[in-house]
Amino acid sequence: MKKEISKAYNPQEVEDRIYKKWEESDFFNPDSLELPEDAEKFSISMPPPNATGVLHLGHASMLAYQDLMIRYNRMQGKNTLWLPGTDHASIATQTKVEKIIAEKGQTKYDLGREKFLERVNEYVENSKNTIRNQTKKMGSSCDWERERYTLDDGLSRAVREVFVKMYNDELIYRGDRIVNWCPRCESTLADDEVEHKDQKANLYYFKYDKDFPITIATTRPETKLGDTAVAVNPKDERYQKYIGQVFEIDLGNGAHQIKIIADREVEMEFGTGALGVTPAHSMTDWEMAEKNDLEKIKIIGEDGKMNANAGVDYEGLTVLEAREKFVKYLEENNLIEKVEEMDQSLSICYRCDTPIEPLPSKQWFVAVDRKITIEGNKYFQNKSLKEVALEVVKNQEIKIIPERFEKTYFNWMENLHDWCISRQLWFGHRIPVWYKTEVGSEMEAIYFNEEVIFQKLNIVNESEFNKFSWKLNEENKNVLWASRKKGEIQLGRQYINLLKEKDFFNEDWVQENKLKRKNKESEYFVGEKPSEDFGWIQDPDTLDTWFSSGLWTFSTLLDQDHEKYKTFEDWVVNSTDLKNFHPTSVMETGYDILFFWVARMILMTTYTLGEAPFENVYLHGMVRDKQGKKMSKSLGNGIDPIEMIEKYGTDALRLSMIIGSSPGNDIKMYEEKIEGYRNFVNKLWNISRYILMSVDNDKKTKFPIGNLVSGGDLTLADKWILGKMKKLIHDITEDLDNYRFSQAGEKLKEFTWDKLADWYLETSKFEKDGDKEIILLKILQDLLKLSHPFIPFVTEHIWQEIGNEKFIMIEKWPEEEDYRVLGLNEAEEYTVNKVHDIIRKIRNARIEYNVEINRKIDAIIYAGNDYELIKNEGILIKNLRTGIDKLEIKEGGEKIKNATYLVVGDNIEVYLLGMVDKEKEKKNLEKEIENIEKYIDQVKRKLDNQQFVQNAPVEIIKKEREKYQESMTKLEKLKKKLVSLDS
RNA sequence: GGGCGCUUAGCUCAGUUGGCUAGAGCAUCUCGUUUACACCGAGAGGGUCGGGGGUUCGAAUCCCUCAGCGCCCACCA
Repeated sequence: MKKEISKAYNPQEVEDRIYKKWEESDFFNPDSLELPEDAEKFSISMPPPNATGVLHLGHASMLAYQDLMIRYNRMQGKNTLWLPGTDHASIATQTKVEKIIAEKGQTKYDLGREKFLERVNEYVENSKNTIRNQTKKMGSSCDWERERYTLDDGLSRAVREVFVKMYNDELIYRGDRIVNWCPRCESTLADDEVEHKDQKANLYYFKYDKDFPITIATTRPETKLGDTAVAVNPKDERYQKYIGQVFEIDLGNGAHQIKIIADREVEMEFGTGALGVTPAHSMTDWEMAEKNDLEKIKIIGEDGKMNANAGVDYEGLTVLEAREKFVKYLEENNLIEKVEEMDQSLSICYRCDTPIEPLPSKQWFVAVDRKITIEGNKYFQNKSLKEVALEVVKNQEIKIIPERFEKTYFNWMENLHDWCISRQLWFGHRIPVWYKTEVGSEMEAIYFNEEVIFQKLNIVNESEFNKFSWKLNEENKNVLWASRKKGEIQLGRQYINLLKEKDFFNEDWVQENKLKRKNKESEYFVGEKPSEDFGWIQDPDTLDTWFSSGLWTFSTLLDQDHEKYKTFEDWVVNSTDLKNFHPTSVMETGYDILFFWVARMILMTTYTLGEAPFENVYLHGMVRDKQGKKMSKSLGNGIDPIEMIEKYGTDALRLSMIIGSSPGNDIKMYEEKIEGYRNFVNKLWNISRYILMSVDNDKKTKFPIGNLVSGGDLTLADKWILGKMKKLIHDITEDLDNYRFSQAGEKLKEFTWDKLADWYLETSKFEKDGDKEIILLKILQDLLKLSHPFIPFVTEHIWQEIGNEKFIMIEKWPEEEDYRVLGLNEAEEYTVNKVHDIIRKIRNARIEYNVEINRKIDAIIYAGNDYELIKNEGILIKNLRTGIDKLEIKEGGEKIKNATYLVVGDNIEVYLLGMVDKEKEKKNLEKEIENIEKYIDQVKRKLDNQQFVQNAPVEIIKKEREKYQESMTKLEKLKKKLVSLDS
C-alpha cells in the first residue's frame, strides 16, 4: 500500500495541530516522562521576556537555541525541564503604561497608586498572553504548568525573604548617597542602567566673580550655583599658591564658601585645569567632597528643576532654563572668558533616554564588598558578594561560552560599586521595610497625648479611634499612619494635613498640643508587615527589577504553595523541584544582559543558596539586519518572527537563526536566508515522501538494524550510506554536547541533501538488491530523530506519517552502536570515492562538450590496478545521471581513437564514445596539465626541502609523497594523450 | 582612556588542537521536466584569507604591528 502525500510541505497546516498534540500529551512536563529514578537532570530557566508587548526576533533566537538543547537532552533520556515565565520589568512596563494613559491625557497621579497598578496588571496580563502564544508558535517545549511570573505570590515572598536575609547579614543598607536620577521616571537607576550618548556641548570658561582668581571650565554652568570648592591638580604650578585657601563668592544666590582643593583626578590639560566642584550633582565631585569634607548643596530637585537652594531667581526653573539664565547673568557681569564647543558623552536613562541628573538621595543599597561568613554556605567564609561571584567563574564552576566573555565579566565585576536597589516606581516588589518616624519628611511623626486627640476628634476609646483612622485610610490610600502607645498617639505629617483639611485641626492647635518629644532619627522595621496596626508605613519604593530576576533560577523552582513553610530555610529544603533541577544546566541568554542579569543571578544565588544558579552560560549574539544594524521599530528594519513563521514555517525560521551563527557573535537576519532553510525543510519532506511512497506500509514498523547484518547482502552504496549515518550520529552528538549548534546543523543539512538525496536515493532508484526498504526507513527515522531538536514540527509530522505511535519528541536519541558493523572497509571506501570521481568527471565532460543528458553515449573504462575493485560498479556509473548507454570496464587496452579521453586519479582512463570535439579536448587537456604541473611544482618544493623532510610528521610526508607520485603518473598520461591528439 | 571582537568568493558566513590544490549557501553563467522535490537536478566561473613583519619544515589558523569597521566598560568637568 502506498500513500499519497502533498508535494510541498505546508507548515501552516501542520504546526499548530502538532503543538496542540504535544501539549495534550503533557510530555513537556518531566513528571510525565516516567523516567528512572537515577535519570540525569537537564534544566533551563527560560530568561523571562519583559511583560511588555510582543516577542521579537531576539526572543525567537533564544527560544530556538533553548528548545534545541531541551529536545536533544530529553531524547537523551534525561529528566528535562524548561521553565518558562515573564518578568514584570518594573521600569519598562511602568513607562509603557504611562505612555498609554498619557494618550488619554492622564498621568499616574491622576489615577493614584492603586488604580494605576490595576491598569498595569491588566496590561501585563495581556502581554503575558501574547508572549505565551508566540512562544508556542516557536515550537517551544517548555513546561507551561510551571510557568512563573516575577510578581507571583511565591516569587514575591522569595524576594522579601532574601531582602530580609541580606539586611540581617548587613549586605543591604540604607545610605544617603549620590545616585543616578531619571527626572522623567522620577526614580533612581543603577550604574549600569545609565547609558551614554555622544553629543556636542558648550564648554564655558568663566570666573565665579570678579575677585575670584581662578577661571573654571564647565559644560553645566547652572550647577555652579551649588559649588563649594574648586579642584586643581596638586602638581599644577599655576594654582599651587591657592591650594587650601577659602574664598567667599556670590553668584547672585547668596554667599558661598569656595575652598581650593587638590585632587589627582583633575587633568591639567582639560579646560583651565581647574574644576568647579559641585558635590551634590556630580559623581566625581561627590567623591572629592567626601574626601575633603565639603558641604554638599542640593540645588536640583527630583523633578529636574532648580530648588530653593539655587536662589529665588532660579527656583522652579528647569535645568536648561536655569543654564540660560545663569549664562546671561555671567555675560552681563562680564565674567565669561570664552565658550568652546566640545564632544561630551551625556548620561541618559536606558529606558526613556532622558538625561540623568546625579543627586543625593536616601536609598537602599547592596554592599558588594562587605566580607561575611555564612554558616553552611561553602562560598561565604569571610568573603564578599563580589569575591564569590568572581571565584565561581574563575574556578570554572560556572563556564561561560564563549570563553572570552569571562574577561568582560571579571572586568565588570571587579569594578562593581554598591548596587542601588530602590526605585521610586509604583510597579514592582514593594520594599519590605516599615518606617516609624522620619524627621522632616512626609513621614515625620508628631506625638500627642491620647486624651487630647480623642477629645478633639470626638472619640471615646481606642477602638473608635481605630475605626476613625481606618475609614480615613480607606478614603486616602497609603498616605496615613498613626500609632498608639501607652497613652500617646503619633500622627504622621500627612495625617495631620488631612485633619487640617477636614477642619479638625489647625497648625496652631498642633503646635500648642504636640508633646515635646524628639523623633528618633530613623526608626524602621525590615521584614513582613509588623503586627501592630498603626504606626508603621511601608517604604513607598519598589525594588530594582533585577533584584527579583536575580533570584529567577531558584525562586521559580521553590514550592509555590509556600504558606505551609514557616521559615525560608524550611521552604528551600522542602521544595522538590529545587532539589531536582537546581543548579540549572545552562543559562542561555544574550550577551547584552551579562551584567544586568547573569552577574546578578550569580551574586544573589551563591549568597542565598550556597550554590551556583547554573553550570554553564551560553551567550548568543544580537539579531541584526542585513546591513548589521540593530533591528528597531524606528528604523523600520525589524523582521516580525510571526510573519516569517506564517510565510516560511517555524522550522525554517529556527534553522536560519541557528545555522551560521556562533556564540557571542551577532547574527544577520534577512528573508532570503529563511527562504533557503524553508527549501531545506521541503527537501527533507520530499525525501520522506519518496521513501514513504516507495515502501510498503507494513514494513514501516520498528525493526532491529541487526537484521541487516544477518541478511548480509549489502551493496557498496548501502554500506556507504550506513557508514555516513554512523558518523553523522557521532558528530551531531558530539557537536551538541559541546554547544556547536551551527556545525551540527550544517552537517545535518549536508548529509540530508548531498549524501542521502543526491547519491543514495538516486542509487536506490535503480539498485534494487539488498534490503533497500529497511535501510531507507532506518536511515530516515534516525535522520528525523537527529533533526528533531532543530526542526521539531516537520520531523514530528513525518514521524506520524510513517505510522509511529509514540511521539518522536520522546523517542530515544539514535545510537551509533546500531551501525557498528555496517560501514565500509578501507578498500570499499576507496572504491566509492573512485566511482564518485568517475561519475563527476563524466558529468562534467558532458556539459563541457554540450552533450545534453538525453543523448546517450557509450563509455569504456580502463581501470588499471583498480579493476578488481570497480568492475562491478558499472551500474552506478551508468545510472547516476551520466547518460551512458553501453559501458565496458576493462583492466586496460588499446588507446581508443575518436573518443573523449579523461583521467581519473592517476590510474583510471575513461573513453567517452560519440562525443568528440578535438579543439575543446585539447584545450581542456592543456588546462588540466597546466594545473597539475603547478601543483606538482608545489609538492616537489616541499619534498625537496630538507627541513620539511626532517621535521614534519611521517604521515604528512607520506601523504605528500603519494600526492607527488599520483600527480606525476597522471601528468604523464595526460601529456601522452595531448601528443596523440596532435598527431 | 581601557578592554573585546570582526576583516576569508559579488553577498552572508564555515574553517575545532598550525598539515589534502581554502569550503558552503545565496547571487551569476551553462545545460536539464529520465517514477520525491523547479522550495528541483547536473555543472562552471569567482578568493595573494585587510596590509606589513615575525615564529615554524609548514600560517587563514600562533605572535607583533598598522589600517578599517563594530561593540562594551570608564566620574574627563
